[in-house]
Amino acid sequence: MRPTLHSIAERVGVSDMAVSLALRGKGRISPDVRQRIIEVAAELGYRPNTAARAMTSGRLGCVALLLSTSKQVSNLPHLMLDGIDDGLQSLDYHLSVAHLRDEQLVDPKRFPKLLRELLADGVLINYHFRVPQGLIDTIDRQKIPSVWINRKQPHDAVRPDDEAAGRILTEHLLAVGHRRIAYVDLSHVAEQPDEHYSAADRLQGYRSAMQSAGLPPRVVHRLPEGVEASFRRCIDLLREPNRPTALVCYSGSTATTASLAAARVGIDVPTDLSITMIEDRPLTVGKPITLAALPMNAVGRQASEMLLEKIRSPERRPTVVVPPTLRPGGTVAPAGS
Amino acid sequence: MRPTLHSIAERVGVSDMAVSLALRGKGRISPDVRQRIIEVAAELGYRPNTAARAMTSGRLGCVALLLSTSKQVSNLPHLMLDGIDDGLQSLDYHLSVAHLRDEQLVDPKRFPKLLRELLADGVLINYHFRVPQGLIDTIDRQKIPSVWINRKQPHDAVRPDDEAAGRILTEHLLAVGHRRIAYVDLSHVAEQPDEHYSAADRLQGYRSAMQSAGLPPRVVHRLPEGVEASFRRCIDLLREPNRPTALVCYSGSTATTASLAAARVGIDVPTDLSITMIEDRPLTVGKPITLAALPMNAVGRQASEMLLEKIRSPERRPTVVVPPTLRPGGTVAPAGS
DNA sequence: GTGAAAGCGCTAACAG
DNA sequence: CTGTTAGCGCTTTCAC
Repeated sequence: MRPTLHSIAERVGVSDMAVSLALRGKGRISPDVRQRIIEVAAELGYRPNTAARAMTSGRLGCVALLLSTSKQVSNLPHLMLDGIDDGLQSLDYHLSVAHLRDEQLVDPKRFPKLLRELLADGVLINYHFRVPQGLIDTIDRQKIPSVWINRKQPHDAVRPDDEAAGRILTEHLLAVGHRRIAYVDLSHVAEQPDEHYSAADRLQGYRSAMQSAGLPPRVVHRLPEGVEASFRRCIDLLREPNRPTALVCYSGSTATTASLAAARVGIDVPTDLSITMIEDRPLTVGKPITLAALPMNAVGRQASEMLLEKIRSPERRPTVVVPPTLRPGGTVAPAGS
Repeated sequence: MRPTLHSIAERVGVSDMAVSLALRGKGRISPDVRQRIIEVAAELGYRPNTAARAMTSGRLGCVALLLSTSKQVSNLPHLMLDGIDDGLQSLDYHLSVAHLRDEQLVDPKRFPKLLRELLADGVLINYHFRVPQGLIDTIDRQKIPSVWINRKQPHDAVRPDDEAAGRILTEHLLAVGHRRIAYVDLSHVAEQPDEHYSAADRLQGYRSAMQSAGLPPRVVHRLPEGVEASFRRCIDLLREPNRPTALVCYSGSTATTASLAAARVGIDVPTDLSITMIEDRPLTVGKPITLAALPMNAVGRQASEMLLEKIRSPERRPTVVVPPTLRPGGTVAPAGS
């Protein structure tokens, strides 16, 4: 049998109450008795029963993170998990995670336990897009405090500033003298209706920086024909007589493909071509790629902090947009060097 | 106030017990009463209180997943999370996740809640290597049922078969006529003492396949000087007069670098060079890379199933090693084609 | 300072 | 089939 408050109390010869208070550092317990209680607790390997505690306090001390099974729809950066955990630790909350299949959200009986039972005080939702209506309805109906991550809405969300990410890379390239800067996104087909907002926002950041500099934008998207066609498209771009001298890439995978295309065409990075990307962490393809780092750790932390506040007082909070950081790597050189 | 069993009972005009039984589908409740109870429960948005249920049943219905904050030490593939979740759903368990900093494991007071309090019936531990002694001691002392993921030990662990992964790729290349096959690992420095076992195992799989074919192995590791030096090393390899015609790469990032090196040297993939890699999911660099897919989904599922068994009867279980799958991509061609 | 009593929401074990 | 009783481990309230 696991030790309980009572087993400690018996052993020390005090009431259960005294033990409860001593272990929580509350009440006025004489220092020596408290010391003794703590010793015995350690000796017995006592761990407070979260369930019992939750029952009396009415607070479960748990926050749930909802993800889609589709990595496309909700990917889970390590950094973000870290940030969430950090935010929760301040109030001694812990995190439960559930992966939902869309089909599960149609029938309440097949809901995941997190939604079917009372087991979290609040929910973090990391669905970026194609959010199933069933999920939204359920969250609304249950009136669980919730915060959305990576979703563009005015209230109760935390997301990185994707537009700023596109902008600062473009401005960085402009600052070192580049003029023919292209934007490349090999993850999305142009104008695809239900793409993630980041596709539009990063591009918009690039566009606005180019416009401010009075330069014409040049944009390459993934072709509907597929990845290999897109790769060839990329090679063609770099073979043009007036080819760009610098690229802003939507993501690490695009930057990787672009690097490969440059190598294939015989163009040296960064001497003949500068490459930059938007990502949440550094990536090295031959050289470490210069990036606008999406602050996913901060996004996670702020989301969990916002949620903890909402659990205390559930009114709406304005959405928080966290700025990215420019992290120079080895893939940018001044123009014409 | 949230609805409880009692609120439903009042509304329907039966006892709390009847409601409890009806909702759990136990006991003998007349069909119409049960129907009515279910209706009212839905109407009120009733959700059973997990904490209360845990208290009476003595089963928390929760499994914890422990990770290091260092991605190096414990990375969390999406696929694995999915697999774990699937395994747990069969018994209606849910998953809590905690990221631990090594420093946290020195002082019991700074332990994460998952270890300090009683809140999971068992633990999955995804520390691959450099496992802090404090963690091992704590798990032992608390006698929590536990299963290790990705760790090489005879008992109570689940891991992919890394050796087989190296072997099947080599055999695949041999089968299409390659003879000069090199093994490239740009993630690890040769002979680094505390590297993950997968580094040694994948290499060993390659070696044994080469040996069986009576061919000399050729191995390239990351240089201690850094990534860029390693990249140049890779280029040198491909410029040798008797350069390999095929590569087995330790991971996706190594395969990416190798592809880049090939492009730089002007070697076409797969016509002049076949590239294969070991990864948990497909990766496209120009072309989809042929891979030995590590079955992380199955690893997660089996680990959670083993843990659920151990929760029921806690004796040791022999470690499960899950075989990888060969997934042909577009980066392998017959030798001399 | 300490102890006794009540109750959180639920379930198991009875007796009706 | 239903209702009553008791108790899970803990915390809060209120006397001592």
